[in-house]
Amino acid sequence: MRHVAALAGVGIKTVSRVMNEEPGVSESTRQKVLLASKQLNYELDVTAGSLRRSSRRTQTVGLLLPSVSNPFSAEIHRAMEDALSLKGVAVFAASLDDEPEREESMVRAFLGRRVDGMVLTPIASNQAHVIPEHSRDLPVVFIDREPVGLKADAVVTDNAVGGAKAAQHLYEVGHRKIGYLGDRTDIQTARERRRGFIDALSELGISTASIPVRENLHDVESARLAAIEILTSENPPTALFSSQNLVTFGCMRALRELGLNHTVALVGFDDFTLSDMVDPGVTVIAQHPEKIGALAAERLMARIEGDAQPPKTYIVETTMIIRGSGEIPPAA
Amino acid sequence: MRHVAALAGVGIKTVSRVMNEEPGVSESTRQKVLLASKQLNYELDVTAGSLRRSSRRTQTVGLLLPSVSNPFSAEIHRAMEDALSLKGVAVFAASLDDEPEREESMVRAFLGRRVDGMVLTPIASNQAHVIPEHSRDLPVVFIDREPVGLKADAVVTDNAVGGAKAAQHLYEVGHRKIGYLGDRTDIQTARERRRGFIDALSELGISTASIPVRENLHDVESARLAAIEILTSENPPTALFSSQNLVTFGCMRALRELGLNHTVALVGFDDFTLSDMVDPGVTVIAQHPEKIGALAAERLMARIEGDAQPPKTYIVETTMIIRGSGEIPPAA
DNA sequence: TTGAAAGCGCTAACAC
DNA sequence: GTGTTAGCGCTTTCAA
Repeated sequence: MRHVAALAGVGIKTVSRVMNEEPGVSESTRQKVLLASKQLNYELDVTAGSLRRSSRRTQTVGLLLPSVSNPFSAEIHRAMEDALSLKGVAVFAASLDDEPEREESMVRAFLGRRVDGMVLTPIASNQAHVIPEHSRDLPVVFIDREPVGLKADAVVTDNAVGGAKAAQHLYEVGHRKIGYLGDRTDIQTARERRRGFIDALSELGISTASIPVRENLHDVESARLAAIEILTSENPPTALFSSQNLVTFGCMRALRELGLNHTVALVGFDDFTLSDMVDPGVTVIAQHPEKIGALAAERLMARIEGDAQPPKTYIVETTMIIRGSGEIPPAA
Repeated sequence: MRHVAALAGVGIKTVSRVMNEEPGVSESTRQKVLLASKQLNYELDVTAGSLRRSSRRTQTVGLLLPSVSNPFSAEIHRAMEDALSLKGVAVFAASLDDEPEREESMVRAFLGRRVDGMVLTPIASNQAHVIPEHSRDLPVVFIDREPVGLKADAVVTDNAVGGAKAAQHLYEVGHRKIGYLGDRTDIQTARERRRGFIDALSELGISTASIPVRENLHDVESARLAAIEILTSENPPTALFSSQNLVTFGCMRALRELGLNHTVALVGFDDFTLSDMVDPGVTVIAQHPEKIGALAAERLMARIEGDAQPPKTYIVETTMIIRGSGEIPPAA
């Protein structure tokens, strides 16, 4: 900046004014400065500036996801980037990988870089570790799951209603015995999906005890085995509801292996690529990661810009997408 | 830091030494400082430190991808993160979205945040705009495509050999008339895949003129239409090779619509989720984004740490994965 | 409309 | 082993 000032024959503060597009600079000096900065290929140092700037903003936020390569997370990431890059805000993205210790160390890494705010997918059983910083008024928005042990904005899918939609749909198609295949029970979202599903069936007059439930399925293979077990049991269900993509894939495998893919109905939670290219197409309760990301970005920016209303949880609805597998009637 | 120093009853430089784990501090003072920093919930400001640090490193790198939500890109991102987070380096990720202007503006955003280096997927026809900075010795590694107009490290898939593998495989299965469905011809990788494919067939004695080629297919729908057109033409091919995922999906749709999915062979470039759940499973030439990301991260860090050997292009081989669609013999 | 001086949080250089 | 001073690139304050 000194060099640019010298070349343009002005003071360093004038260069600062021009680069920050502050008013109060004559057009002629502005041009001189612009020319000089172009010649020296000068670029304002955003972080150095934030050091002395009263707002202390670094125009940087942190984003913590289960994994940047998980399609659902990646879609959220993209939506946030779209909203934030317009405002000149850059995103630090990091993956958690189901390791609670990483949650804390990644948050520390963000804090050490003085992010203006963070969007986090909570994974540890308690998010109180963010509190000391949070009391520093660092804006935080949680996504996918609500935080435990601290109050903050959250943007989540309506998991319970999504589960209920699946139950109701399969009921309307005529099913009375529907199996549930679920994720780890210590995951809040998985519990909500099951709750919505079970409660809805219960309200429709189906006894809870009669619902085959298999949980703690964490990958395709465990889901496949659980589905096979359920489907080859004494009094097998005529339809399945799977709480998550990998579980859905496992169910698809099992149904196909048993030759039941056109006999037993399937509704999966969460949409996926090629869901319409398999046989039959898979009916899903779709989440809307792009809405979650956009809303999280908007809330975060509002907080950063001073919004002080009480923390709130924003709920994003699911959408049922009918593709065939969920419309198979029960075998006569 | 001043506050911590005051609380611990030491000088500010001692705090700096402790926080940076520099040697030459007695264990007792170290403990005092650690305690004080814990009490004040103090976190070193990485960026402020870089200002005066002789290396000027910010422990931050920029990553520019076609889109953070594209599975191939996301996998590269993940692999880079894995390698870099171990070294305490944070990643700024940004999406390009096929807009050449964004390439320049995102690079400027990275530079304004004083990243230690960048990994870029080039998209503009010329990357010379990075040169002025590059001459500042800012390390840059290109991925997926080699840069044009400047010399720098690059990590790319062996696209030509991948195309040749597909050609050879289909030839060995007995096909003599194989259609090619390709992406935009202004994309280097697409051109390479075609070149490898065509050259291999040519070497196998198939006249180039007899190969049906459809290009500039940018999405599923355009690919589907092109495939239908080719397959319903006078003398249709008995096999197809598609240069990219979306094109592969379009071909799958077309084959299924025409009832040819068990009659006409298909090999796709690039692997995808559920490729084994469709009917038939899709044989692909798989790329290895995790290797590309890991290698790019390794090269970038080496450059940042002073490696000054001449720029080099690293080539990551493809792997053919046989799943059924590519093994369908030509109709008698 | 412009610029000089102080200082943001930190590290380098050097003194003690 | 420890502290002091200067200064990184910038913005703030305030005077001209």
